[in-house]
Amino acid sequence: MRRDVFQAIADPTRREIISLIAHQSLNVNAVAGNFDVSRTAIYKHVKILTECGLIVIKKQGRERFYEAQLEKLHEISDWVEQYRQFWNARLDALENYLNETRPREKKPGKR
Amino acid sequence: MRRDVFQAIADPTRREIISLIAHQSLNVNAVAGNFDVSRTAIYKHVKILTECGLIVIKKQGRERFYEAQLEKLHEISDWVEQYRQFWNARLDALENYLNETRPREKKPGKR
DNA sequence: CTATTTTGCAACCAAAAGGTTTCATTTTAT
DNA sequence: ATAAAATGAAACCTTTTGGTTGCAAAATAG
Repeated sequence: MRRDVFQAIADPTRREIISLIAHQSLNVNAVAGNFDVSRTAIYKHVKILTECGLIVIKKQGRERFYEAQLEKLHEISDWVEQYRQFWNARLDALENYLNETRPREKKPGKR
Repeated sequence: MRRDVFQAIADPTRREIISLIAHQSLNVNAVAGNFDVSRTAIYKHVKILTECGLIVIKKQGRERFYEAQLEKLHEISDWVEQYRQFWNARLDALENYLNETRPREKKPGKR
């Protein structure tokens, strides 16, 4: 089964889980309390998140605390950033176009 | 059907399509030539990419050229960046730990 | 005009995804 | 020693995903 970070964060529930445990470690029931799906459904989402390294599980007695470990997000960041020049280029082109078609508005000063 | 950028870039084929047309506009057949799936399969991937705004289609005679429009990637960037502090914090903690446990290596200077 | 290209899309299919209920196991609390 | 709590995972179900073949329509080439 495909288990990469891109696929892991594609699901909105998993993104919410990340946002929950980023601030404090929680166990399954605590996480599940924030959603209207079953504990098992959350358990499976968390399994996917651990399998791709975004979460680690800390055992404490009969409880398992989920702890965010978000370094792997750099894969996403790196991928997106390689394209930043492309979308900036488009925005620059738009800006130039506007400057050329309305050349007499020299500055955004008071009207 | 869910049609957000997160889901769009989750598929590796779609990420490859983006990387292909980021550099030059191509039509379906040209794109499909780079993969071992059918033209229709690519057509459907591109449909998803246009539906979420990452690609625009320029009509030219009987051909349709796919053009990358990657501004929407900022949604991904924004989401990831909000967590950068978390993973940096962890890396900093690791660094501090190493510095504390090996305090006599004052500087990385010549040995 | 007719043949060829290029595209759009319906119909269909297998596998993956996301969810549920159910039950066993491990720990803790009384 | 029991009851309760927390978790792991199997079995099952429905919808979505990613892919296919086949065919019709639009535009171009000869």
